[in-house]
Amino acid sequence: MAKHEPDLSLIFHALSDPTRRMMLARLAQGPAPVTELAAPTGLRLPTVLRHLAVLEEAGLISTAKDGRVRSCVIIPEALAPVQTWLDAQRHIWEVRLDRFDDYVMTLMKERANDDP
Amino acid sequence: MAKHEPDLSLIFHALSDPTRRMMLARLAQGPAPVTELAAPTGLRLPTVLRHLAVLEEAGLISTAKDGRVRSCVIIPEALAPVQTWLDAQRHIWEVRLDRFDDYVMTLMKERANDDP
DNA sequence: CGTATAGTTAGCTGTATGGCTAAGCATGAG
DNA sequence: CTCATGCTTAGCCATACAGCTAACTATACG
Repeated sequence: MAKHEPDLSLIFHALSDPTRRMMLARLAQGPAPVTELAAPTGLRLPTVLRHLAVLEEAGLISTAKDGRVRSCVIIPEALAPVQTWLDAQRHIWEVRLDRFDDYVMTLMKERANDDP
Repeated sequence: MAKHEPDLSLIFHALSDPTRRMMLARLAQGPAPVTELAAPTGLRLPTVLRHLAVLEEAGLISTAKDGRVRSCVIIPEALAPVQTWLDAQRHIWEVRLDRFDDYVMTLMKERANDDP
C-alpha cells in the first residue's frame, strides 16, 4: 500500500540496467505478465522477478496478481522526478552560461577601458 | 582522447549515487578542483576520486591536470541521451494512450451497435 | 483428482561498488 | 633544498547485484 516516495537514486539505479530498460520499453506499450516480459531477455524467471522487484521499488511499475498470472503495468508519472532533475541541472547550467556571458561582457568593457 | 560513446547504462549508473549527483550539481555551477568537490561530501580523497572516475567514464565530466591541481568540468551535452530516452519513453506511452482512446472508442461503437 | 502452467522462495556464486588506510609522487612556496 | 599541498596508487573490507538451480505453492484445465 505504501506508495514509495520518488527516490532519484532508486529510479536511476533501476534505469541503469539494460534488461530493466527493455522491460520498461515493453511495458510502455501496455501491461504484460511476468513470463511475457521474461521471454525476450533469455533470463530465468527468478532473475526476471528480481528485476521487476527493483522496478517496482523504484515506483516505476506496479504489479498485481490475477489468478496465477501477475500482470505488470508501467507508472509513467514515476519518470517525472528524473525530468525535474534534468530540468534543474539544465537550469543551473544555463545560469552559469549567463554568468559566463556577463564575465565576457565585463572583460570586454575592461578591455575597452584599458585600451580606449 | 577517446570520446566515450554515450552509454545509457553508464550514465544512469553514474547518476544513481547521491554523492555523484551532488558533485554534478556543484560542477554545473562551474569547474572545481578535486579537493573542493571532496569537501562537502565528508568522504576521503580516494573515494571521491573513484566517484569522479565513474562520472568521467560516463562522459558526464572531463578532468584535466594543471600543475598539481586537477580541475573538473561538467559536460552538459552528456545528459542529452537521457533526455532522448525520456522523450522516447514518453512518446511510446502517449501512443499507448492514443491506442487506449481508440480502444474506448471501439468499445463505445460496439456498445452502440449492440444496443441501438 | 491429477497434471500442466505461472510464479515464488531459498540459497549459492562471482563480480562490482563504496568506503577506508597507508604509502607514494609531483609541484609550488619559501 | 625542503616541505607542505594535492593528488595518486595499492590494497583491504563489507555489502549489494545479477545470474543461476532446485524445490515449493497455487491456480487453471481436462
